[in-house]
Amino acid sequence: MPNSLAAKVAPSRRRRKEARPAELTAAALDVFVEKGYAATRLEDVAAQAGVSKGTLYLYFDSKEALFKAVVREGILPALTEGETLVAGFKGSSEDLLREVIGGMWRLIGSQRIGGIPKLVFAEARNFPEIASFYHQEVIMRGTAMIRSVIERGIKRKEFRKVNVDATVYLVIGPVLMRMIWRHSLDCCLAANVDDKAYFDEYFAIMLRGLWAERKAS
Amino acid sequence: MPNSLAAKVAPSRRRRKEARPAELTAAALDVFVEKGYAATRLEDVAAQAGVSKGTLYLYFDSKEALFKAVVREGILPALTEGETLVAGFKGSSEDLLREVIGGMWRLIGSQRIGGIPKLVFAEARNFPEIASFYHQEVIMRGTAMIRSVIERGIKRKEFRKVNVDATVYLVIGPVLMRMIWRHSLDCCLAANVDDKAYFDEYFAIMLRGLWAERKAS
Amino acid sequence: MPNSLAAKVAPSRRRRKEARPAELTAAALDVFVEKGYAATRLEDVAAQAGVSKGTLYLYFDSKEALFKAVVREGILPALTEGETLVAGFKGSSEDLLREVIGGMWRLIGSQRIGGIPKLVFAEARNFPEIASFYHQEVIMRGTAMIRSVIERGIKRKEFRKVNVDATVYLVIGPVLMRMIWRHSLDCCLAANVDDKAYFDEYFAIMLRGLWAERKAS
Amino acid sequence: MPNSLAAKVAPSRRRRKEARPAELTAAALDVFVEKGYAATRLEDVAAQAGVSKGTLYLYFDSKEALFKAVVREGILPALTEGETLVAGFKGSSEDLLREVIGGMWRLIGSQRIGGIPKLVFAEARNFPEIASFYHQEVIMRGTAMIRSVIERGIKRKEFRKVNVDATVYLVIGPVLMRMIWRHSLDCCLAANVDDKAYFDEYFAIMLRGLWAERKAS
DNA sequence: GATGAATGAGGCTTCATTCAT
DNA sequence: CATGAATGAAGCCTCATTCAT
Repeated sequence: MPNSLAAKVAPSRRRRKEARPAELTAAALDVFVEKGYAATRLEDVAAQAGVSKGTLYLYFDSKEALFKAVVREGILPALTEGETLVAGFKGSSEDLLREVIGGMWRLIGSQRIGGIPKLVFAEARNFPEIASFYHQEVIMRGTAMIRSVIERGIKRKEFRKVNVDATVYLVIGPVLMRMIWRHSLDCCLAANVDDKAYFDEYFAIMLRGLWAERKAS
Repeated sequence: MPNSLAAKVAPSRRRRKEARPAELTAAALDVFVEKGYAATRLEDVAAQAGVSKGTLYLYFDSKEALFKAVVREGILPALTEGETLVAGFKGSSEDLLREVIGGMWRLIGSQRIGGIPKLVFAEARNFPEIASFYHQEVIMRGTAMIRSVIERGIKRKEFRKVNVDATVYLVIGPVLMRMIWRHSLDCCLAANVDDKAYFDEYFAIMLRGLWAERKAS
Repeated sequence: MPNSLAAKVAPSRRRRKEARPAELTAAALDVFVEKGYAATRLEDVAAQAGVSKGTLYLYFDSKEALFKAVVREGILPALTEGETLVAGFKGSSEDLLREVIGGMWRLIGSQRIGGIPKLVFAEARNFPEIASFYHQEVIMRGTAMIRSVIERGIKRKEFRKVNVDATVYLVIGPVLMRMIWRHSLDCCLAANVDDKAYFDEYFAIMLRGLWAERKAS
Repeated sequence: MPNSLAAKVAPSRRRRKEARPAELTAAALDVFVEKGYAATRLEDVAAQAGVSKGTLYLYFDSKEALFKAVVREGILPALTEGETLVAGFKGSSEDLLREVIGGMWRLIGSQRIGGIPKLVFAEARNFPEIASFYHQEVIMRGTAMIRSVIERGIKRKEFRKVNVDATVYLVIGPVLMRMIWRHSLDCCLAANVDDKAYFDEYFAIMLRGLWAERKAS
């Protein structure tokens, strides 16, 4: 078999070996999000990845380990990307919020990994370890990011003196909710929600809700 | 077990017989919410209800039927109660919104049935029939209720001319999110969210977000 | 179905429930002895017992638990029977040894449970817990029985002052070996060893080997 | 790995190539004896031999073929050595017996290949072919050797006119039993049997059991 | 009606074997 | 020759469902 051709239809053994875990978690993500943890059959994951059932066990010790890897690897890169975005921002806090929430949706919510929150919320009680990990590594970091935006806005008198603890959850809530919805009820129904209108109105309401009083004039 | 003793620890036979299905769905709700559909074992449900496994089949044809009954019976009564509340309301739309959302939390969110949304969102793709039913009977009716409140506010010039379709979801989103959170991550973690502060800030933000412009002065 | 008939072809549910564990271990013994632990499929055990695979799990937590039960329950009753036999013996030590070894062969070696030693010796290293149990409960008690016979013979000057520790193993060794052989090589070959001749010669040699010097005249 | 380095830690390529099968069966022997046939994973054998799993298949067609090779190659050389020892013996039959049994223990029983009898007895029913081979090539030759010693003793009036068929098994039984014991229960327990005392007493008993009557005076 | 013993289909997991590199 | 990634058949175990009592 000529290498030049083989390289396209079947990557070299060594390359595949390195790429495999990511291929497998990607396939697993699809199936886990579609079926939920328990209803996911490893056979389906394998089929989705185009490998045999046994191959999964070359890279992951168990179904649980695969699930954890999906959650871990799925969300962290996007989160990091988001954090760097926030760190260097110069403009108004309103624009920053738009950037952060918009980015969260573009980078996570509207992507395949946007299915992870549904998974995590659904399975948290069965996998306390995952719940704990997700809380520490994703929720805490995510809320810290939002918190810094809100506190920035308050400090710069752009935002009201809101209860920051609560507001953080109110700000990300609709984003998470949209992700969850998108991967559950939306899938079964003809009439879906219009994401554009949803987020436009989200910003309209949320910013009015946050603006310092004088701003409203 | 002698009847004389049983009579003391349990309601009379006749009463039990009629109450059985409700006792069973109540027990099932607990377990379904804790474990999710697939990870719930009927043996656990039976144990929780204090009956034998076989007894479940006297009242429900299958695990799926039991699940559907849990979803159906769990949420509808509370919803009806909410609808009557809205219909006869006289005060301001702001107060109505407070009443509706507050009632939704008091009657549903903070109760055991508040676990159902998590269940439904988690299992919607596995049970299209449930998703469809829930969409029709709960989401549609619930959003219609919210919609009527928003449209009432707009008509009375209390609220801005928001995009109603989107706003409906933005209004119930944080409530649903809070229910879901309460039955997943909150269960595994020490530090929970303060519901009082959460809803206080919810109303502060949401109402500022909805108020017609002049109101802000 | 008339009870009188049913009682013969299908014992009442309650009776079976109590008898089941013994039926299952009996079936399991057969298959374990024939195949060894690892090569035994629970499906075969179930088939041998005339039940379904799942039924095994109503009575035993796992294959390992079943195996342990087979070893435990198989050998102890016979051992106890042997001990009582020894305790009340009155005659010569030679006759006692004949009685003990003969009984060991009649009650254990030539029965189905005679397959257990092969099992235990084969699997000891995979099941240290079983090895330990078997050592404590069977080997120790069995050797103690033999030891008491030998010490009785020495005290009564019927036997030489042998090294008791070693002799104990030399006395039971040929019996165990016969059991093991019977359940392994004997099964695959046409020409078997004649048990009668084997034990006649065993006593001839062993007793000459044990007798005090003067006896030989 | 550069050859120059490999040359220092391992024999030259040519040597290894020839020695490979023996290295592999040696490694396999260790693992088979420890785990038993079924519980032995070829991966463990490969690791023990310091090669990859695939390499085993360059030298042996299958796990079963490897097992057979282990049994075949393990015991035959030692047996041949024993036979030549017997053939040329000049002294008394008692001394010959001591030599043969002592040699059997020194050359086989106390060596790694002493684990083979346990293996064979454990797996005989699963591998009739091995049972048959072992019976023919090892048991028959071994018993023939013992038989010739006993018949020599009888012919020379050193031994009683025992039942030779049975006596042969009684003579090798304690040796085999010791081998089996050494590789099973002994491995799991602190207090082992003293081989020296065991064989001293073995000879004491066995020879008294075999001696012609007059000898006992 | 109520029970719980029994069933057996189905999923996770292991591992002997193959084969491209 | 040697490797080790990949395969897939096979076995343990679970649990929804049935049914005799």
